[in-house]
Amino acid sequence: MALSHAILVCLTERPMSGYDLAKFFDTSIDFFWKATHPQIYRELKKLGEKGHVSSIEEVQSGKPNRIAYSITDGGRAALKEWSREPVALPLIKDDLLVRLQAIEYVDKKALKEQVATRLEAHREQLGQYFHIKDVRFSDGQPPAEDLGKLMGLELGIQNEQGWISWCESVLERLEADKQ
Amino acid sequence: MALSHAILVCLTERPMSGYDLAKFFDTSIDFFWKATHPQIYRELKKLGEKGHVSSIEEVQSGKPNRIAYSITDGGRAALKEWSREPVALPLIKDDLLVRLQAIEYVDKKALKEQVATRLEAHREQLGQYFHIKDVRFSDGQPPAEDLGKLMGLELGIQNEQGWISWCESVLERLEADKQ
DNA sequence: GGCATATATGTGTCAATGCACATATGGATG
DNA sequence: CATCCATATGTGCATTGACACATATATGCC
Repeated sequence: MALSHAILVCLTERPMSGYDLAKFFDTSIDFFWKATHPQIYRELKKLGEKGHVSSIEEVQSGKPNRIAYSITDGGRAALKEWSREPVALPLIKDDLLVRLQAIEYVDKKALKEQVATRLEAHREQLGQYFHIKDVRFSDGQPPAEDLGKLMGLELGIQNEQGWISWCESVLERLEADKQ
Repeated sequence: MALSHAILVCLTERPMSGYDLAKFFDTSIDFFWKATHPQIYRELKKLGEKGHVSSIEEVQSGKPNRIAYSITDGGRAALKEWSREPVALPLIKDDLLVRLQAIEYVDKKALKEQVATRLEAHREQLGQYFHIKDVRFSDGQPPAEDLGKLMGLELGIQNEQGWISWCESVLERLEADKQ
Protein backbone atom coordinates (compact mmCIF):
# COMPACT_ATOMS: atom_id res chain seq x y z
CA MET A 1 0.00 0.00 0.00
CA ALA A 2 2.98 2.33 -0.05
CA LEU A 3 2.33 3.40 -3.63
CA SER A 4 -0.58 5.45 -2.30
CA HIS A 5 1.80 7.28 0.02
CA ALA A 6 4.34 7.85 -2.71
CA ILE A 7 1.59 9.45 -4.80
CA LEU A 8 0.43 11.64 -1.92
CA VAL A 9 4.00 12.76 -1.38
CA CYS A 10 4.30 13.76 -5.05
CA LEU A 11 1.06 15.72 -4.77
CA THR A 12 2.41 17.73 -1.83
CA GLU A 13 4.61 19.40 -4.39
CA ARG A 14 1.85 20.42 -6.80
CA PRO A 15 -1.42 19.09 -8.22
CA MET A 16 -0.82 16.52 -10.92
CA SER A 17 -2.73 14.28 -13.30
CA GLY A 18 -2.12 10.53 -13.56
CA TYR A 19 -0.08 11.21 -16.64
CA ASP A 20 2.03 13.81 -14.85
CA LEU A 21 2.58 11.42 -11.96
CA ALA A 22 3.72 8.63 -14.27
CA LYS A 23 6.31 10.94 -15.80
CA PHE A 24 7.32 12.28 -12.41
CA PHE A 25 7.90 8.75 -11.12
CA ASP A 26 9.94 8.00 -14.21
CA THR A 27 12.26 10.95 -13.98
CA SER A 28 12.40 12.31 -10.45
CA ILE A 29 12.01 9.49 -7.98
CA ASP A 30 12.85 6.66 -10.34
CA PHE A 31 15.79 5.36 -8.32
CA PHE A 32 13.79 4.62 -5.20
CA TRP A 33 10.28 4.03 -6.47
CA LYS A 34 8.93 2.79 -9.78
CA ALA A 35 5.32 2.62 -10.88
CA THR A 36 3.49 2.11 -14.15
CA HIS A 37 0.61 4.24 -15.31
CA PRO A 38 -2.19 1.68 -14.85
CA GLN A 39 -1.07 1.28 -11.26
CA ILE A 40 -1.15 5.02 -10.72
CA TYR A 41 -4.61 5.56 -12.24
CA ARG A 42 -6.08 2.78 -10.14
CA GLU A 43 -4.48 4.09 -6.97
CA LEU A 44 -5.72 7.63 -7.64
CA LYS A 45 -9.25 6.31 -7.84
CA LYS A 46 -8.89 4.62 -4.45
CA LEU A 47 -7.34 7.72 -2.92
CA GLY A 48 -10.30 9.74 -4.19
CA GLU A 49 -12.74 7.33 -2.55
CA LYS A 50 -10.90 7.68 0.74
CA GLY A 51 -10.97 11.46 0.44
CA HIS A 52 -7.19 11.78 0.45
CA VAL A 53 -7.17 13.54 -2.91
CA SER A 54 -9.65 15.75 -4.75
CA SER A 55 -9.89 16.04 -8.52
CA ILE A 56 -10.85 18.63 -11.09
CA GLU A 57 -11.46 17.70 -14.71
CA GLU A 58 -9.97 20.18 -17.14
CA VAL A 59 -11.75 20.19 -20.48
CA GLN A 60 -9.34 20.03 -23.39
CA SER A 61 -10.04 19.97 -27.07
CA GLY A 62 -8.49 17.29 -29.25
CA LYS A 63 -6.80 15.53 -26.35
CA PRO A 64 -8.74 13.61 -23.69
CA ASN A 65 -9.72 15.69 -20.70
CA ARG A 66 -7.09 16.03 -18.06
CA ILE A 67 -7.95 15.13 -14.48
CA ALA A 68 -5.83 17.08 -12.03
CA TYR A 69 -5.52 15.66 -8.52
CA SER A 70 -4.71 17.62 -5.36
CA ILE A 71 -3.93 16.35 -1.90
CA THR A 72 -6.57 17.15 0.72
CA ASP A 73 -6.26 17.80 4.45
CA GLY A 74 -7.26 14.17 4.96
CA GLY A 75 -4.39 13.14 2.69
CA ARG A 76 -1.92 15.24 4.62
CA ALA A 77 -3.15 13.73 7.88
CA ALA A 78 -2.73 10.25 6.41
CA LEU A 79 0.86 11.12 5.49
CA LYS A 80 1.59 12.19 9.05
CA GLU A 81 0.16 8.99 10.48
CA TRP A 82 2.06 6.87 8.01
CA SER A 83 5.29 8.68 8.81
CA ARG A 84 5.13 7.33 12.36
CA GLU A 85 4.89 3.71 11.26
CA PRO A 86 8.11 1.71 11.03
CA VAL A 87 9.78 1.91 7.63
CA ALA A 88 9.30 -1.13 5.42
CA LEU A 89 12.48 -2.85 4.35
CA PRO A 90 13.66 -1.51 1.01
CA LEU A 91 12.78 -3.87 -1.79
CA ILE A 92 15.35 -4.46 -4.48
CA LYS A 93 15.48 -6.84 -7.40
CA ASP A 94 18.32 -6.64 -9.85
CA ASP A 95 18.62 -9.24 -12.55
CA LEU A 96 22.06 -8.12 -13.63
CA LEU A 97 23.60 -8.89 -10.25
CA VAL A 98 21.98 -12.30 -10.27
CA ARG A 99 23.54 -13.07 -13.65
CA LEU A 100 26.91 -11.98 -12.40
CA GLN A 101 26.73 -14.51 -9.58
CA ALA A 102 26.52 -17.34 -12.09
CA ILE A 103 29.23 -16.00 -14.34
CA GLU A 104 30.45 -19.41 -15.43
CA TYR A 105 27.01 -20.51 -16.63
CA VAL A 106 26.15 -17.31 -18.45
CA ASP A 107 26.68 -16.08 -22.00
CA LYS A 108 29.70 -13.82 -21.53
CA LYS A 109 29.21 -11.77 -24.66
CA ALA A 110 25.61 -11.01 -23.72
CA LEU A 111 26.67 -10.14 -20.19
CA LYS A 112 29.22 -7.59 -21.39
CA GLU A 113 26.58 -5.94 -23.55
CA GLN A 114 24.14 -5.89 -20.66
CA VAL A 115 26.65 -4.25 -18.33
CA ALA A 116 27.48 -1.70 -21.03
CA THR A 117 23.79 -0.93 -21.50
CA ARG A 118 23.36 -0.48 -17.78
CA LEU A 119 26.39 1.83 -17.67
CA GLU A 120 24.79 4.02 -20.32
CA ALA A 121 21.50 4.13 -18.41
CA HIS A 122 23.27 5.25 -15.23
CA ARG A 123 25.19 7.95 -17.08
CA GLU A 124 21.98 9.30 -18.49
CA GLN A 125 20.24 9.21 -15.13
CA LEU A 126 23.16 11.00 -13.51
CA GLY A 127 22.90 13.73 -16.12
CA GLN A 128 19.20 14.04 -15.36
CA TYR A 129 19.83 14.38 -11.63
CA PHE A 130 22.52 16.99 -12.17
CA HIS A 131 20.08 18.88 -14.32
CA ILE A 132 17.41 18.77 -11.61
CA LYS A 133 19.92 19.88 -9.00
CA ASP A 134 20.96 22.74 -11.23
CA VAL A 135 17.56 24.17 -11.95
CA ARG A 136 16.24 23.64 -8.45
CA PHE A 137 19.06 23.80 -5.94
CA SER A 138 21.74 25.89 -7.57
CA ASP A 139 21.33 28.92 -5.31
CA GLY A 140 22.93 28.01 -1.97
CA GLN A 141 20.86 26.79 1.00
CA PRO A 142 17.46 25.46 -0.05
CA PRO A 143 14.39 26.37 2.02
CA ALA A 144 13.76 23.97 4.92
CA GLU A 145 10.80 22.31 3.19
CA ASP A 146 13.04 21.30 0.26
CA LEU A 147 15.87 19.87 2.35
CA GLY A 148 14.55 16.33 2.08
CA LYS A 149 14.29 16.54 -1.68
CA LEU A 150 17.85 17.80 -1.90
CA MET A 151 19.09 14.98 0.31
CA GLY A 152 17.23 12.40 -1.77
CA LEU A 153 18.75 13.87 -4.89
CA GLU A 154 22.22 13.69 -3.38
CA LEU A 155 21.72 10.03 -2.62
CA GLY A 156 20.58 9.47 -6.18
CA ILE A 157 23.65 11.21 -7.57
CA GLN A 158 25.97 9.31 -5.27
CA ASN A 159 24.24 6.08 -6.20
CA GLU A 160 24.53 6.68 -9.94
CA GLN A 161 28.19 7.61 -9.60
CA GLY A 162 28.83 4.43 -7.66
CA TRP A 163 27.13 2.33 -10.31
CA ILE A 164 29.03 4.06 -13.11
CA SER A 165 32.46 3.41 -11.64
CA TRP A 166 31.46 -0.13 -10.74
CA CYS A 167 30.19 -0.89 -14.26
CA GLU A 168 33.41 0.49 -15.75
CA SER A 169 35.54 -1.67 -13.53
CA VAL A 170 33.40 -4.74 -14.27
CA LEU A 171 33.71 -4.18 -18.02
CA GLU A 172 37.48 -3.91 -17.74
CA ARG A 173 37.71 -7.15 -15.83
CA LEU A 174 35.31 -8.97 -18.14
CA GLU A 175 37.41 -7.88 -21.12
CA ALA A 176 40.63 -8.95 -19.40
CA ASP A 177 39.18 -12.36 -18.61
CA LYS A 178 39.90 -13.95 -22.01
CA GLN A 179 38.91 -17.51 -22.60
CA MET B 1 9.63 -15.36 -13.06
CA ALA B 2 13.11 -14.20 -12.19
CA LEU B 3 12.94 -15.69 -8.71
CA SER B 4 13.31 -19.08 -10.35
CA HIS B 5 16.55 -17.93 -11.95
CA ALA B 6 17.86 -16.44 -8.74
CA ILE B 7 17.27 -19.81 -7.08
CA LEU B 8 19.00 -21.69 -9.88
CA VAL B 9 21.96 -19.35 -9.59
CA CYS B 10 22.23 -20.05 -5.86
CA LEU B 11 22.14 -23.77 -6.55
CA THR B 12 25.08 -23.52 -8.96
CA GLU B 13 27.14 -22.92 -5.85
CA ARG B 14 26.02 -25.99 -3.93
CA PRO B 15 22.89 -28.07 -3.32
CA MET B 16 20.57 -26.41 -0.84
CA SER B 17 17.24 -26.96 0.87
CA GLY B 18 14.46 -24.37 0.85
CA TYR B 19 15.51 -23.40 4.33
CA ASP B 20 19.13 -22.96 3.26
CA LEU B 21 18.03 -20.84 0.32
CA ALA B 22 15.91 -18.58 2.50
CA LYS B 23 18.92 -17.94 4.74
CA PHE B 24 21.22 -17.49 1.77
CA PHE B 25 18.88 -14.89 0.26
CA ASP B 26 18.78 -13.12 3.60
CA THR B 27 22.49 -12.88 4.13
CA SER B 28 24.39 -13.17 0.85
CA ILE B 29 22.35 -11.63 -1.93
CA ASP B 30 20.05 -9.56 0.23
CA PHE B 31 20.99 -6.23 -1.32
CA PHE B 32 19.91 -7.15 -4.82
CA TRP B 33 17.27 -9.81 -4.30
CA LYS B 34 14.87 -10.55 -1.47
CA ALA B 35 12.53 -13.52 -1.13
CA THR B 36 10.45 -15.07 1.63
CA HIS B 37 10.40 -18.75 2.43
CA PRO B 38 6.89 -19.57 1.16
CA GLN B 39 7.86 -18.06 -2.16
CA ILE B 40 10.99 -20.15 -2.29
CA TYR B 41 9.28 -23.44 -1.45
CA ARG B 42 6.62 -22.90 -4.08
CA GLU B 43 9.17 -21.97 -6.70
CA LEU B 44 11.27 -25.06 -5.91
CA LYS B 45 8.25 -27.24 -6.55
CA LYS B 46 7.71 -25.64 -9.96
CA LEU B 47 11.40 -25.96 -10.82
CA GLY B 48 11.20 -29.63 -9.95
CA GLU B 49 8.24 -30.13 -12.27
CA LYS B 50 10.15 -28.48 -15.09
CA GLY B 51 13.15 -30.71 -14.43
CA HIS B 52 15.46 -27.79 -13.66
CA VAL B 53 16.25 -29.12 -10.19
CA SER B 54 16.39 -32.57 -8.65
CA SER B 55 15.75 -33.32 -5.01
CA ILE B 56 16.86 -35.83 -2.40
CA GLU B 57 15.04 -36.18 0.90
CA GLU B 58 17.40 -36.62 3.82
CA VAL B 59 15.78 -38.47 6.72
CA GLN B 60 16.39 -36.71 10.01
CA SER B 61 15.22 -37.62 13.46
CA GLY B 62 13.46 -35.04 15.58
CA LYS B 63 13.49 -32.37 12.92
CA PRO B 64 11.41 -32.59 9.75
CA ASN B 65 13.15 -34.26 6.86
CA ARG B 66 15.39 -32.00 4.83
CA ILE B 67 14.89 -31.84 1.08
CA ALA B 68 18.12 -30.95 -0.69
CA TYR B 69 17.80 -29.52 -4.19
CA SER B 70 20.46 -29.65 -6.91
CA ILE B 71 20.52 -27.93 -10.26
CA THR B 72 20.24 -30.28 -13.25
CA ASP B 73 21.67 -30.01 -16.77
CA GLY B 74 18.27 -28.75 -17.82
CA GLY B 75 18.51 -26.05 -15.16
CA ARG B 76 21.94 -25.01 -16.36
CA ALA B 77 20.67 -24.82 -19.93
CA ALA B 78 17.77 -22.66 -18.75
CA LEU B 79 20.23 -20.31 -17.08
CA LYS B 80 22.19 -19.94 -20.29
CA GLU B 81 19.07 -19.17 -22.30
CA TRP B 82 17.90 -16.66 -19.73
CA SER B 83 21.30 -14.95 -19.74
CA ARG B 84 20.77 -13.95 -23.36
CA GLU B 85 17.47 -12.21 -22.69
CA PRO B 86 17.54 -8.48 -22.03
CA VAL B 87 17.97 -7.58 -18.38
CA ALA B 88 14.80 -6.48 -16.62
CA LEU B 89 14.91 -3.01 -15.15
CA PRO B 90 16.03 -3.13 -11.54
CA LEU B 91 13.10 -2.78 -9.19
CA ILE B 92 13.54 -0.62 -6.13
CA LYS B 93 11.12 0.57 -3.50
CA ASP B 94 12.35 2.52 -0.55
CA ASP B 95 9.87 3.98 1.89
CA LEU B 96 12.46 6.04 3.70
CA LEU B 97 13.31 8.09 0.63
CA VAL B 98 9.63 8.71 -0.02
CA ARG B 99 9.20 10.08 3.50
CA LEU B 100 12.17 12.34 3.04
CA GLN B 101 10.54 13.93 -0.01
CA ALA B 102 7.64 15.09 2.12
CA ILE B 103 9.78 16.32 4.96
CA GLU B 104 7.46 19.14 5.93
CA TYR B 105 4.46 16.83 6.33
CA VAL B 106 6.25 14.14 8.27
CA ASP B 107 6.87 13.52 11.97
CA LYS B 108 10.45 14.76 12.30
CA LYS B 109 11.27 12.87 15.47
CA ALA B 110 10.12 9.59 13.96
CA LEU B 111 12.07 10.33 10.79
CA LYS B 112 15.30 10.84 12.70
CA GLU B 113 14.81 7.54 14.48
CA GLN B 114 14.08 5.81 11.20
CA VAL B 115 17.22 7.15 9.56
CA ALA B 116 19.25 6.12 12.60
CA THR B 117 17.77 2.61 12.45
CA ARG B 118 18.62 2.38 8.78
CA LEU B 119 22.16 3.55 9.46
CA GLU B 120 22.60 0.75 11.98
CA ALA B 121 21.25 -1.81 9.50
CA HIS B 122 23.73 -0.70 6.83
CA ARG B 123 26.62 -0.84 9.28
CA GLU B 124 25.71 -4.37 10.19
CA GLN B 125 25.32 -5.42 6.57
CA LEU B 126 28.68 -3.88 5.72
CA GLY B 127 30.29 -5.91 8.49
CA GLN B 128 28.66 -9.01 7.08
CA TYR B 129 29.99 -8.32 3.58
CA PHE B 130 33.49 -7.66 4.88
CA HIS B 131 33.29 -10.96 6.71
CA ILE B 132 32.27 -12.82 3.56
CA LYS B 133 35.03 -11.11 1.59
CA ASP B 134 37.51 -12.09 4.25
CA VAL B 135 36.70 -15.76 4.44
CA ARG B 136 36.20 -16.20 0.73
CA PHE B 137 38.34 -13.74 -1.18
CA SER B 138 41.20 -12.91 1.14
CA ASP B 139 43.88 -14.74 -0.85
CA GLY B 140 44.64 -12.60 -3.92
CA GLN B 141 43.06 -13.28 -7.32
CA PRO B 142 39.93 -15.40 -7.08
CA PRO B 143 39.40 -18.23 -9.59
CA ALA B 144 37.62 -17.07 -12.78
CA GLU B 145 34.35 -18.72 -11.81
CA ASP B 146 34.18 -16.64 -8.62
CA LEU B 147 34.95 -13.30 -10.27
CA GLY B 148 31.27 -12.39 -10.62
CA LYS B 149 30.59 -13.09 -6.97
CA LEU B 150 33.54 -10.91 -5.96
CA MET B 151 32.33 -8.08 -8.17
CA GLY B 152 28.81 -8.35 -6.74
CA LEU B 153 30.25 -8.26 -3.25
CA GLU B 154 32.28 -5.18 -4.11
CA LEU B 155 29.15 -3.41 -5.31
CA GLY B 156 27.42 -4.41 -2.09
CA ILE B 157 30.25 -3.00 0.00
CA GLN B 158 30.38 0.21 -2.00
CA ASN B 159 26.64 0.52 -1.74
CA GLU B 160 26.58 0.05 2.03
CA GLN B 161 29.40 2.55 2.50
CA GLY B 162 27.52 5.08 0.40
CA TRP B 163 24.39 4.62 2.47
CA ILE B 164 26.30 4.92 5.72
CA SER B 165 27.91 8.23 4.87
CA TRP B 166 24.65 9.52 3.45
CA CYS B 167 22.68 8.56 6.58
CA GLU B 168 25.27 10.25 8.78
CA SER B 169 25.07 13.44 6.80
CA VAL B 170 21.27 13.37 6.80
CA LEU B 171 21.18 12.91 10.57
CA GLU B 172 23.50 15.88 11.06
CA ARG B 173 21.34 18.10 8.90
CA LEU B 174 18.11 16.94 10.54
CA GLU B 175 19.58 17.74 13.95
CA ALA B 176 20.77 21.13 12.77
CA ASP B 177 17.34 21.94 11.39
CA LYS B 178 15.76 22.99 14.71
CA GLN B 179 12.14 24.01 14.79
C1' DG C 1 7.40 -24.88 33.69
C1' DG C 2 6.91 -21.60 29.99
C1' DC C 3 8.78 -19.04 26.25
C1' DA C 4 11.72 -17.93 22.59
C1' DT C 5 14.67 -19.63 19.00
C1' DA C 6 16.49 -22.66 15.49
C1' DT C 7 15.52 -26.37 12.38
C1' DA C 8 12.45 -27.67 8.51
C1' DT C 9 8.40 -27.84 5.64
C1' DG C 10 4.42 -26.12 3.83
C1' DT C 11 -1.01 -23.92 2.81
C1' DG C 12 -4.38 -20.32 2.15
C1' DT C 13 -5.51 -15.90 0.94
C1' DC C 14 -5.45 -11.34 -0.57
C1' DA C 15 -2.98 -7.35 -2.20
C1' DA C 16 0.27 -5.60 -5.44
C1' DT C 17 2.34 -5.65 -9.86
C1' DG C 18 3.28 -6.03 -14.76
C1' DC C 19 1.94 -6.27 -19.39
C1' DA C 20 -0.92 -6.31 -23.19
C1' DC C 21 -4.64 -4.09 -25.02
C1' DA C 22 -8.15 -0.23 -25.97
C1' DT C 23 -9.40 4.63 -27.30
C1' DA C 24 -8.81 9.29 -29.17
C1' DT C 25 -6.14 12.95 -31.65
C1' DG C 26 -2.60 16.38 -33.03
C1' DG C 27 1.99 17.11 -34.67
C1' DA C 28 6.35 15.80 -36.47
C1' DT C 29 9.30 12.75 -39.32
C1' DG C 30 10.27 10.28 -43.28
C1' DC D 1 0.45 9.62 -46.92
C1' DA D 2 1.93 6.50 -43.43
C1' DT D 3 4.10 5.81 -39.23
C1' DC D 4 5.78 7.16 -34.96
C1' DC D 5 5.57 9.98 -30.79
C1' DA D 6 3.31 12.72 -27.24
C1' DT D 7 -0.84 13.65 -24.78
C1' DA D 8 -4.38 11.51 -21.80
C1' DT D 9 -7.23 7.98 -19.79
C1' DG D 10 -8.30 3.58 -18.63
C1' DT D 11 -9.69 -2.23 -18.53
C1' DG D 12 -8.62 -7.15 -18.11
C1' DC D 13 -5.87 -10.85 -16.87
C1' DA D 14 -2.21 -13.54 -15.11
C1' DT D 15 1.64 -13.56 -12.23
C1' DT D 16 4.11 -12.23 -8.08
C1' DG D 17 4.52 -11.35 -3.73
C1' DA D 18 3.55 -10.63 1.33
C1' DC D 19 1.77 -12.26 5.52
C1' DA D 20 -0.62 -14.98 8.69
C1' DC D 21 -1.18 -19.51 9.98
C1' DA D 22 -0.07 -24.64 10.61
C1' DT D 23 3.00 -28.56 12.11
C1' DA D 24 6.80 -30.98 14.55
C1' DT D 25 10.83 -31.20 17.77
C1' DA D 26 15.17 -30.04 20.28
C1' DT D 27 17.74 -26.73 23.00
C1' DG D 28 18.69 -22.93 25.83
C1' DC D 29 17.04 -19.11 28.93
C1' DC D 30 14.55 -16.92 32.75
